[in-house]
Amino acid sequence: MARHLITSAIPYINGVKHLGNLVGSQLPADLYARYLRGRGHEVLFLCATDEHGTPAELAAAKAGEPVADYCARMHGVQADLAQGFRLSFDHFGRSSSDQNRHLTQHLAVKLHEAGLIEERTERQVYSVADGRFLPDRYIEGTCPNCGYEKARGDQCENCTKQLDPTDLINPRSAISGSTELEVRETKHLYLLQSTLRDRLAAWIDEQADWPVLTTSIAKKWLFDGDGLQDRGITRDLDWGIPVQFEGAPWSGMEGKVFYVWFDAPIEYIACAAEWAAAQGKPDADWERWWRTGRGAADVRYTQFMGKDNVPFHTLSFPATLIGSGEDWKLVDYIKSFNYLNYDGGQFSTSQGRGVFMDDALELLPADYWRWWLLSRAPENQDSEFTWESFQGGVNKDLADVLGNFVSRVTKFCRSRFGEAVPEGGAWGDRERQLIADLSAGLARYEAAMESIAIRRAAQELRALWVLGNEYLQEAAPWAAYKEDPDRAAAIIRLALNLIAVYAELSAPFIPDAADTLRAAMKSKTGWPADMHAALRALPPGHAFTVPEMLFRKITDEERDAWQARFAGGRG
RNA sequence: GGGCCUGUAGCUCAAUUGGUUAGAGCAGAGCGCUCAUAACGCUUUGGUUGGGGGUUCGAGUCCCUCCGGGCCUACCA
Repeated sequence: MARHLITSAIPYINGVKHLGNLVGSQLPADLYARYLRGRGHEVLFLCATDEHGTPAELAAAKAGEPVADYCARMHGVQADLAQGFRLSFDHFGRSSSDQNRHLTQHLAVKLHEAGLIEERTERQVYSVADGRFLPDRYIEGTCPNCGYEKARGDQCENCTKQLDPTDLINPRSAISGSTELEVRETKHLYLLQSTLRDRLAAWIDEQADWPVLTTSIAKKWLFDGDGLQDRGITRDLDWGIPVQFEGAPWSGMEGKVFYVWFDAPIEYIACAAEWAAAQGKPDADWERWWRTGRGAADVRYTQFMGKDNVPFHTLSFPATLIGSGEDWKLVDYIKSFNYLNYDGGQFSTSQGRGVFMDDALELLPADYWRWWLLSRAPENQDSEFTWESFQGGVNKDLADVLGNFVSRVTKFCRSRFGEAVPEGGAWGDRERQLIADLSAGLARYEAAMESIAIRRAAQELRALWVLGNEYLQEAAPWAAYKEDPDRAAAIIRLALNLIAVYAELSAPFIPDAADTLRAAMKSKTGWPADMHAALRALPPGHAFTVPEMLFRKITDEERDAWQARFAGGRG
């Protein structure tokens, strides 16, 4: 038994996330957490909402709410959806928590003490009408390169040229449209990441087993051009963690907050503290997950995220932890994902294109989505959601292969022997062969899960389901029953037990269906470490019930209607 | 512009890191079964591995080049 700390990239607060966001971090993290728990490991699985930054302020303003209220409300919305998808977080925290404020300020002080913080004065665009400094991308204007009129201050989306806000012709605020812009001086704290470059590079080099996607992005940032750049870790915003606080080793930072990418990863730690507080546990209980000197030395820490998050998790956050000089646990494995596209294009929050988490649950239960998304997780390249593929995957894998297996076995038993595991008969060669095949398949499934090869794991799980159908076809209990009811009883006894085994094995992917099966079979057998024993767990006479249809099929009419509904123009 | 990834059967993806005849699932075709959600099982069609060149006893895999797709490029998060 090992100890596993698992974090999912924390979703940003400004709205309901789409299926691409879900499959890129929270869902695979949940799969892994559930698997490890199923294997008896001690797991702490954390996620939170990322609540600071300009977009949160703007979204709140648009909603006509104070930003704190908006965030609290949206946290509730996201927490409900997480629950709806059966994301089994031990705690779903908030980056705006007291714990994160304390910890973020603490780490900033430690970095300062280590000589890794520098104050720099820079010039930023200030919008008088908006009463705020504007991030580059919130300034719009005409591109000096191609004449595109809605170029952003950081880059022109039309000609892809990188820009400086002052390059724009007729610049205006993207928030209010105001052209009353001035360049003002402002002071910010910089994290001197560049001085940690060699240590970070050495640390990345140790990670031989990380996905190429992860290490290649890290190395690009480490070595490209002038190498790793220092990073501004404060911003001129109202909403966030105050930079000026009691005991702060700098001055004149009133009205500024830490940059959200500085405080968001720290929330991984703070979330553990929130978890402990919520459970009424002492600090030592969360510190044993995060402080190597206080028990975390034997923890294996795995992070899940989309590829856009990789630089912050491979470089910025480790720089914060290493630079602090304290004994913080560093990540052991980063599982990063490509993007899920939607039906020939990208998911688009602004255009309402694609399926969002709330939409999805309105259409079908979580398991349907979990299975399709995980079995096609964009591990090696961007992948695509199409309604046809979704319908095909759900109907074939869940309804036909697994659901129908459960149905045919339980209904056959009910009609011939009643709703209890039948007695009589014995296993023969075919049963021994099945057990050998199941054991071999289980080993492959476990290996895939251990290495977080999600598509492969789904494939292997499905293959285990198929073995049940193959066996039933060959053993043909309906034929055996006519001449040798005991033989049929032995077959069905095994098949009923196999359903209980499937419940355990499938639980990480489809937890609700697994619970339905456990309830129907009245089983709580746990992970089938020994297949031979597991298939005898439900003894003759053990009562069960025939479950309701485990998975229904998606009709062509539904598929077409949904495809039309989510093509764009949400709401 | 620079960097990275990628192109394999109609579709979605594999291929133990250079090693027999490139494999699965879906879709298609045929057969079987009748317990079951018209489900299941068996068999089967289908590939000049994007094009071209090279290295090698041997290339889907390595190199060059061309063509196509995608991502990142540090002030959105």
